[in-house]
Amino acid sequence: MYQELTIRLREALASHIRQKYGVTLEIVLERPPKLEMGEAASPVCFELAKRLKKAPRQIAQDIAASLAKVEGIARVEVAGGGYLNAYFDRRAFWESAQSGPQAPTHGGHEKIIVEHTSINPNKAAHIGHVRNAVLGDTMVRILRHAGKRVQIQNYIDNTGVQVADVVIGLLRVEQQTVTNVTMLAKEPRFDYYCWDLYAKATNYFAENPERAAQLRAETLKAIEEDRGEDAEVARVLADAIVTCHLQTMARLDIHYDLLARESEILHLHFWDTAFEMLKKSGAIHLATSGKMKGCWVLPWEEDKGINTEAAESTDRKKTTEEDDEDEQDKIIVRSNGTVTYVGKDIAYQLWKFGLLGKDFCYRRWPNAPQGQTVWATTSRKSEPDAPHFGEPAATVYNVIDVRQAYPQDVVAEGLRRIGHVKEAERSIHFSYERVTLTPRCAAELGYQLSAEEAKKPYVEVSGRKGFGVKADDLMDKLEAAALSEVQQRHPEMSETEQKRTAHAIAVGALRFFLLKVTRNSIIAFDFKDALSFEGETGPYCQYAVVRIRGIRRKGAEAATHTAKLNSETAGQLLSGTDGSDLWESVLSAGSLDYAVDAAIATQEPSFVAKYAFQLAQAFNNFYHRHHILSERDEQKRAFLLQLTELVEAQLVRALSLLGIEAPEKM
RNA sequence: GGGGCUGUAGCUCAGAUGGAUAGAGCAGCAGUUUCCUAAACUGCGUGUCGGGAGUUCGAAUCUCCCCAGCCCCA
Repeated sequence: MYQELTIRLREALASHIRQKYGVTLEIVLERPPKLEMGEAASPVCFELAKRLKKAPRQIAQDIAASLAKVEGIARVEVAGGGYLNAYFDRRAFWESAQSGPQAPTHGGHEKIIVEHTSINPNKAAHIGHVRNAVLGDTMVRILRHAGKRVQIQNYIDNTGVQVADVVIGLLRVEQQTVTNVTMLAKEPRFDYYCWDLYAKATNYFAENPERAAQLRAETLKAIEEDRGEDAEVARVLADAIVTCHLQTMARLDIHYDLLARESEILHLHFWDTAFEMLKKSGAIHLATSGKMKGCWVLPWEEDKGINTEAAESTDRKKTTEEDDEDEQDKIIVRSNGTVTYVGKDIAYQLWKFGLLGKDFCYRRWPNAPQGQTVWATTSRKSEPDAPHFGEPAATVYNVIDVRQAYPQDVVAEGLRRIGHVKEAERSIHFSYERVTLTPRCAAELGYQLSAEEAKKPYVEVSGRKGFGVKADDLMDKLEAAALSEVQQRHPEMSETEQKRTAHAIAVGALRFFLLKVTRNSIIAFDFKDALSFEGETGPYCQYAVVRIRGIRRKGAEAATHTAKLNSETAGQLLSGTDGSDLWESVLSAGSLDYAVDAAIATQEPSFVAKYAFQLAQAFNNFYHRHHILSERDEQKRAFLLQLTELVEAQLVRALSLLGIEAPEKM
């Protein structure tokens, strides 16, 4: 609702200013700090003052006096040094809120790919992986809400070093047979077993560095070429772990359309095709001297500006001059002929945009979580009813942590140099900071802190060392904590119901915890904060919904409120200073679209989390000020009830965008 | 050496596109329950917005320099 009004106001102001002063400018609207200052404000007169050489306040007065009425806006006033403050027509806003949300208009039919999760399939998922998945999944929900067509991909690096390390751990360190591994992989917590084994293998490598290097190279080669025991174990391992990850993420209501696997990128020779494109376009060249001699490199300038043409010309000059010691070029193919993962990423990214001229084959993933269909790439024949995953995307979001910023830039640069400038620009590195642990939390996990580490605000997690908070452990803890609360409050509930409620609370707590901060804020994880159900948390928001549902249940039982609200009364109740606390809730409920637009514009899902909290807070305020069911005035009671229903609908909607479900009771 | 991120209340963080008196949560203290669930609500804050200079009507936000911490590249 909110956005419709601001769009209208923006257009009205823009055209008015164009006519009156012959100036075309974009109208900036902001939300005033206080409700008394209206619902939307523009500082545009300050900008105009510069151009017209007149006092901003005078201009504001002229505009306010001459601006034609804008539908839905009661009045525009001048404030401060020259602000234009718009006051909404509260009754009209209320009425349009009653008609529910309209279908998104700005959707478009372009396909968007969001790649997220992408955990190496060699160990259990940890809290850092969960942040990735939750961010990606939430962005998907927000984009879909805005009418976009989104496809979710999870990249599976099933032929990489990390998998190779655990293969070595299984076959060489633990001396397992292929048959044994196949059995082990069917055990329930195989990902936990591998978590420990990965750490064990890492230790083994540290003790035997030469042997390790050799083993790694051999194993990796065998896996890539898909031959022998190593390859078979790698396949069993990766497939089983992927299945574990799917289950872990399903607990958080996170799902995927397609598992894109590196093995197919190799076997279907995606890289070879990409390599040819890169060579043909001159994007990469063979270094003939210097320390990169024999490597295929992509020329790179760190300080390259926005002007790509200028950057390109200097780069060309550089390639002819030959490499000096400070050469920053990025190696794509090593001198031994192996391709770096950035190279493979370029091929994958080209495919996402439909630029590779090749496609995968697709089959159903055999062990998808219950009731779901997940597709995976294959090099054999596609199943006949496979969706058309190869359809080119218009925009690609890659949810990858911030440490990959440079490689992600290289991928985009690769596309740009092949000539796909538009696609390079639409390759979005949706980056986020790491999840670390507070020293206290690390200590709780039995980790011996060095004196240096204890002083720092946080400690780095490490999958390699087997150090971190596993996703399933955390969910177990959250569910247990929530369950004990639910049991206390609702002994009358069935056990299944209690568990289902506890689960919803656990998901709410965890997802909100990860979403309330901005992406580039490092999260120092602590059980105390994550297990909190009070204050700015998911459960706080869920609780507001539960309260509303309680009122509705009770109201339905009493079955007394039948008075039909007339909109005259609604307008009166919302008017003036007395109506302002009610208006605050109405306005907040009607502002979901504002939060969604901001989240998309800034690629920052935390806007929606902040919104949900703010709406829940507005409702709790309202709840304490007005006793709804005992309200004597029938019209007012009808209004209050309708308002709670509006808040419920919007809050439930906002929470669903965050992947959080509101239970009936809690 | 080069590139990037961060620095806001005791703690954890919001402050998108420069704007009005810089805000939340937590922790702490004091209150609120015959009444729709107290996972809630009310009250209590002297903040060098890391420091300095600049840009302008106006800077936590933009530019430059410096300080501190972290990350990335070879």
